[in-house]
Amino acid sequence: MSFSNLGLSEKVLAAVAATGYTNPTPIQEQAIPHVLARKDVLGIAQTGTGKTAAFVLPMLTILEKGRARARMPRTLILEPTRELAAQVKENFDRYGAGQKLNVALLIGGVSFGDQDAKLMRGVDVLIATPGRLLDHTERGGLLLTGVELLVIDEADRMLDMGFIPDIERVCKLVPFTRQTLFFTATMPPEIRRITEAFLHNPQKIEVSRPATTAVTVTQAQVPAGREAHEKRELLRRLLREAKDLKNAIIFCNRKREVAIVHKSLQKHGFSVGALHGDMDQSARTAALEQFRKGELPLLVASDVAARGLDIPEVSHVFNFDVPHHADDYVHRIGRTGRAGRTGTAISIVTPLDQKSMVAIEKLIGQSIPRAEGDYEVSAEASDASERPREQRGRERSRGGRGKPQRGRDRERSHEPRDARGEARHAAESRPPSEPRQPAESRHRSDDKRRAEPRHEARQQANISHVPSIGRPEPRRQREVDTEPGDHSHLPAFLLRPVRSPAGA
DNA sequence: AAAAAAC
Repeated sequence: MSFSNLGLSEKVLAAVAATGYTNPTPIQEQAIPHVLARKDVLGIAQTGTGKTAAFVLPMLTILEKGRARARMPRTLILEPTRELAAQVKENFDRYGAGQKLNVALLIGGVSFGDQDAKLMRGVDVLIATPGRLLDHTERGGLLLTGVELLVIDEADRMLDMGFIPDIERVCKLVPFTRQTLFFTATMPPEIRRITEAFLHNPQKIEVSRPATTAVTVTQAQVPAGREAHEKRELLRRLLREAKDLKNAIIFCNRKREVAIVHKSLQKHGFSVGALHGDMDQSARTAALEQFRKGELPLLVASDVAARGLDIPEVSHVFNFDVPHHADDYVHRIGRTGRAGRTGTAISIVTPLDQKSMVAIEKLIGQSIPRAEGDYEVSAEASDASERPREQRGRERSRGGRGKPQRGRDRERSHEPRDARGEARHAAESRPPSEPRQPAESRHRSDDKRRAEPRHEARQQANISHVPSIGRPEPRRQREVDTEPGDHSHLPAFLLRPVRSPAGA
């Protein structure tokens, strides 16, 4: 099967040929003729299956006829994250280079005015995340009554993120007679319900939906103590000892942890970027771009990077934290071993993660080999003086027990620190001159908005800088990672450049 | 246990 007999226009075929692709993937082969026949499509497919081109290519063919009117886009594509939206835009730019097509990206975190001006000039393709899209429609700068074709991408993920009410609102604003293309990786009942509401007599296309991981990915789990500093130490060791490591994504469960691990690795001389949803958009874009280009070999990320992002040739995925949901594991390690290449996925597993690992192994239908004791970093072995003050105090009060606690006992004693102790700790590390604020107001946007302008200049110069995610980092950090100056043990390409002249 | 998304 080749692209030429799917009904695509000459221009589009030329653009595809120019990129070097010759054969459509199964979802492209099945979906493209239906889209061109103006049928509704229900595509059950994950990213990495060529799903994006399955709608981009026929849309380009359809859009060759006709012209956009001011404030009335002809087609609309909804995406769950800003990065995915930007990625779809890149596809239009690539394959639509030969057409004079107006493509607009409506995502948060960037100038509203520029977007509005673009809408005014008329757009053929509007690619949006739900929040900013509705913002524009509410302000009257955008009319969806001219939308001929609507794409809802990653619907199950939108469901997870609570976007379905927004999607329903958008669907009420587009004409009933539109064509709808709906993509989802899974079919939970709520998604089934909305497909019945949104789609008319859809062509159902299902391509192999592996709840499994690619066979080309070597997986391992490495035991670790439960303390974060132990995990960071282990991570550094894993990075140094990894075989054939070209580049890697290091996943953490929390944005806070992403910032901490990023900072720690930087301090230890690693060339590393960060990506999570509380960073401002320019820093997000820059980090991803640098990682894609290979300028940064390491990226510490939240699950914002787990799904859908097209990052070719990631040699390693590290789970600094084991994900709490097994399907997130599948998505994360799906970042490596793509297109038949080999990859390695290593998970750092604490005693508390055992349950999650069992669920993961059950989902993927295979057991993940445990790396042997070489990797073990025991709690006893690490110098007590490296540990947080608070923690030492707790141990003493328990009668000097050196070993990590387990089970319920541990969880209970952990709780107060996460919930309140950390906020108190943060307040302690703040200079006495600075006014104390109630924890609530310190927590999010207030602080962030004030802090961002100050950071701007730094972000221009050093895009791997991660802005504060809302409150100052606990002092604990500075105590735990020792000997940050000595980087002689690192492979050169993992080293952070000392300071390269701009443009060189 | 979290992350994501609007100002």
